[in-house]
Amino acid sequence: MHLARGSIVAATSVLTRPRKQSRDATLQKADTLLAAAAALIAEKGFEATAIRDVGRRLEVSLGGMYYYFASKDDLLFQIQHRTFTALLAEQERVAEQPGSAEDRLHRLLVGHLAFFARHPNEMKICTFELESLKGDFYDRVLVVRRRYFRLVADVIADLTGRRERKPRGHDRHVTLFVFGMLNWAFMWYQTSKDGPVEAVAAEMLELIVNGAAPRKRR
Amino acid sequence: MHLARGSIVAATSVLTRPRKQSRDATLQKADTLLAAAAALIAEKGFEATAIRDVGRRLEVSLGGMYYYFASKDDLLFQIQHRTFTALLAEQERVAEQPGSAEDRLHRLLVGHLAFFARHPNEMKICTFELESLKGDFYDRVLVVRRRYFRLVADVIADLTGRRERKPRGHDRHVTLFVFGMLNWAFMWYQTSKDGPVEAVAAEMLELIVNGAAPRKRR
DNA sequence: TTGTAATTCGAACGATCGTTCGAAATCACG
DNA sequence: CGTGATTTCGAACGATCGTTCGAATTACAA
Repeated sequence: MHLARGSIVAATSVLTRPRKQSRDATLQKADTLLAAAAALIAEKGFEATAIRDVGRRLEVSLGGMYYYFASKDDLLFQIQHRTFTALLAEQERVAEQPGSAEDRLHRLLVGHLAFFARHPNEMKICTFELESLKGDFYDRVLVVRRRYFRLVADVIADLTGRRERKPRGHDRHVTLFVFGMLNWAFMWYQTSKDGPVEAVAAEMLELIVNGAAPRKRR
Repeated sequence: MHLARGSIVAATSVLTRPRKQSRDATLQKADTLLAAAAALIAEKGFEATAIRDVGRRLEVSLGGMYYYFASKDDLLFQIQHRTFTALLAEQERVAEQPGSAEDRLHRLLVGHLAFFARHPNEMKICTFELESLKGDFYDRVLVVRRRYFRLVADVIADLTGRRERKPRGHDRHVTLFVFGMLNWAFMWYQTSKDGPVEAVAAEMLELIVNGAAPRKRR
């Protein structure tokens, strides 16, 4: 039911179809299919991934896939919208806890990297395949992304102390720099090589707050 | 001639075929086709772009395209390899000029963003479609990318003063953070909104060197 | 102008893809 | 058990794509 905010196109899927009693196993299977699709799309790209192959990996026929998803575009939308909504919800809870601007930014960095470490396929898709979304799908994902941007931008505004009403100049750029660092992580981050996300987040926070140059005096 | 280091597959193209006398107009036309292809691929993605459409934009028949390029993969390789080689050459010249670590990093940031502003389509493709390259194509582009990474990493090692032989720990992460900021720029940078690249580079340098928090004392 | 190499074209092939559809199978429940 | 809704399947359609190939056309040197 809380999954019901799915596709808006005319075609139906098990996620959008009204039902007297949505069986739990069905929604669970939809989740499994979405995860398998995310793994394939993250590996080969959205356009290069065939719905046939997603089904094959879980032994679901091609026709069966269309019982769970209205279209291939709907599949991509579900992945991105669910992922970013979940990330936003987690981070909103993290941000509202008390602490200095530096503390809250630190927790947000850890939260983002930890979420990425838990859902690497989905997060990679959110970064690489945003522009593969069309029309309303694109718009609806953008709404969530913008709320997440504001969340981080507000904390960074506290940190710099400039306190622009809506970050348009300097603070906006710093926020975009931070998102650049975060989103580029999936190009290189490996737990075995780079340590736990907490360590990476600490390094990132140090750079954002104090920079990388050695202290001049004292 | 200097373009001759193209495809390595068995199939031939005008860029790789040996010729007694490569006519200048032909190589120039190949450049035009590559630029048109880059515009389309940057807009719709590599898999979603049809060679037919690239030709259509410049009124070249489908068969004609295969006179200039050995395959669709070769087309993508040419774009990425030429672009990154050109960027590396420019930045090597920038880096070897004298100055403090901060000065040289500043010039590298300006150089990168300026190159990006001059070739947004090609740079976007280098970021988004790296993993669309297959086999040898992927490897050969990676060689150039690694040289560029080292170039920036060395300057950053000077900046932090840690002087690790090969950046594996802290300096490596700082370098990856910097590349994240740079490569994320095409998601938001617009001259009209964000000012000239020199201004953005200055903000980026300030963050990298001193951080974003207000100076505690003095 | 003649001959040779370079360039362009158009048609065709095989493969793959997204989507549809109706029948079959399965499940929940009286 | 029986009945209706839910789920699964397999085949098929139309469209698009990368690639090949040989003929036709153009450009350049002798």
